[in-house]
Amino acid sequence: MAAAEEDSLRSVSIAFSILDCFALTPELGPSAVAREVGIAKSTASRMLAVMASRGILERREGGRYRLGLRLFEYGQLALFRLNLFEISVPILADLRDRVRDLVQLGIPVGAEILFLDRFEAQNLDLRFHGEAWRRVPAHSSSSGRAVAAFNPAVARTVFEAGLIRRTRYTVVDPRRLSEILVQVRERGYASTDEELEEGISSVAAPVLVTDEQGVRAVAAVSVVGPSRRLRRGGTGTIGAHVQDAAHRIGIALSA
Amino acid sequence: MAAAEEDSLRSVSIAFSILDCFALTPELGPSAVAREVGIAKSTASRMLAVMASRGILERREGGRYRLGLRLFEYGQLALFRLNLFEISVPILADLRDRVRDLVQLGIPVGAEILFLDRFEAQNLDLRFHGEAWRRVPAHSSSSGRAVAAFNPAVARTVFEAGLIRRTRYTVVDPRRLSEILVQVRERGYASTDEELEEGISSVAAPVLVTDEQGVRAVAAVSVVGPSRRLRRGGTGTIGAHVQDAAHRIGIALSA
DNA sequence: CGCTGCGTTCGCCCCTGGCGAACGGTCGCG
DNA sequence: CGCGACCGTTCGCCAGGGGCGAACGCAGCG
Repeated sequence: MAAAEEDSLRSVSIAFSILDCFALTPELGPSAVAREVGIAKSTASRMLAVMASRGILERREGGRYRLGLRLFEYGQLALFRLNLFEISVPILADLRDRVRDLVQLGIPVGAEILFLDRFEAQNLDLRFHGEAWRRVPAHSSSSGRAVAAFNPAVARTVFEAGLIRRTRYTVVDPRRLSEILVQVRERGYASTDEELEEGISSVAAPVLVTDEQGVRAVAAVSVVGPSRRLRRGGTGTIGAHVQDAAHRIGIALSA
Repeated sequence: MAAAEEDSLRSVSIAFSILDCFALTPELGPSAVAREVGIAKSTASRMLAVMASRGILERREGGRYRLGLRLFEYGQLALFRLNLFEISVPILADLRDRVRDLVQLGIPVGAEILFLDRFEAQNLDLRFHGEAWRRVPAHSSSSGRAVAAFNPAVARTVFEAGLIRRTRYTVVDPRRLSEILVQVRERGYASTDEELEEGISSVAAPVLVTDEQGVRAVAAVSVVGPSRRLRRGGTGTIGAHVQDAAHRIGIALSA
């Protein structure tokens, strides 16, 4: 993972490499960072101090650091500036009209999926409205699988968090989940069948983006509905629609 | 706004100052950045290129740049690592039990408030469930006002976006909103009365954080309910509860 | 009690990173 | 049309900043 770095603007590259370290470990001190990035301990110490003074990192007891609030704010700003909502709203509304079920846009937050937006069809069961989750475990949701299959960092977090059982259908065996993720990569979309809640199924596709770091999923589009109806409609057809919507959002994001 | 910068680790400080530039303007080129930060145009050009190569920024047509997806991902990571949910869930659940109404946690995204989590009381009207907003205009929501009152950058965005009318009670006069924000700062909490939807009122308090940059709001806790019930309960009492919850989250965030 | 690890501090010396100038392109106005 | 103003990019230079290593003080542990 390390090495092969363009080292123009050395210190700037180092700074962001340091940020990347915190993707894997919540809290780090200068020594660990120095080891990880391949710089002198003293340099790491200085770097961390500067970044902490800007709120990018947060200094904790004992000279260790963690990601700071400023980063969280930058994220909100980026979310806004990338026009994620403006881009996705018409696409998701269109998808909802096609599948006539609940459509959601979710992003990974740790080992959970946080739903940012939701589009409800007219003919939905009322019981859905009552049980309106904001966050769900990634391993037992189609959105989570869609993202994890195309984002190693997320997958790692999911496996590390552990696969807790939600229903008797929930996949809790890591090996089994790995196989599922392989299938997801092959098919291009993910699904769950009563794994989060009995009687409820879902289909999701990853929103993929491409940049210098490669291709990875940053979000997912999902369709949720009663297992009976989703099965009747055929997850294949829905899968295609969901995939199309997610793909279009990905394209627009990078435009 | 500029100047008075600690200039140890010059280039790193510059890099993050550049990021700050994009808080105000969506898209910038080297010249503009150089002017803003006070560096040479060539330096800005190089910096932007490096940051773009890391996905922090995104290069657009014509050598201009905007915030990149990587920043969005860092934000998600920070959200996770700051334990915002773990911290807020018990506090919000407690608040819900006190006020026995809908409790929400929201963050600013541009001129809108995005609700991250929601806690519903048992005795809620069913109509609420149907109309479950994810995002609302900041100017006509109590959460938006709570954040804007304690975060100049957000306030700026809100005023620039324009105050669109939602109901006949919506405050659409910028001057009037300014006065309201002053009141919010004085009282410590914000409220709206049928401004987003007729018959619905809300009370919100800012989640404040303190660091080297000063004090500012990064989120808001709000209580929403039928205007009748909220008025009966007295917004003052609810305000105190909401303020307390928001305060506790803020404290825990910086712990 | 030593040993190992941590985080911090200091001084040095080299190299990188910031600067200014020059270049090519584009736009808009006279 | 052509000039000028502005843009983004590139180049070479030179100095001072920054990364390094060593030394320090401190915990934790065997």
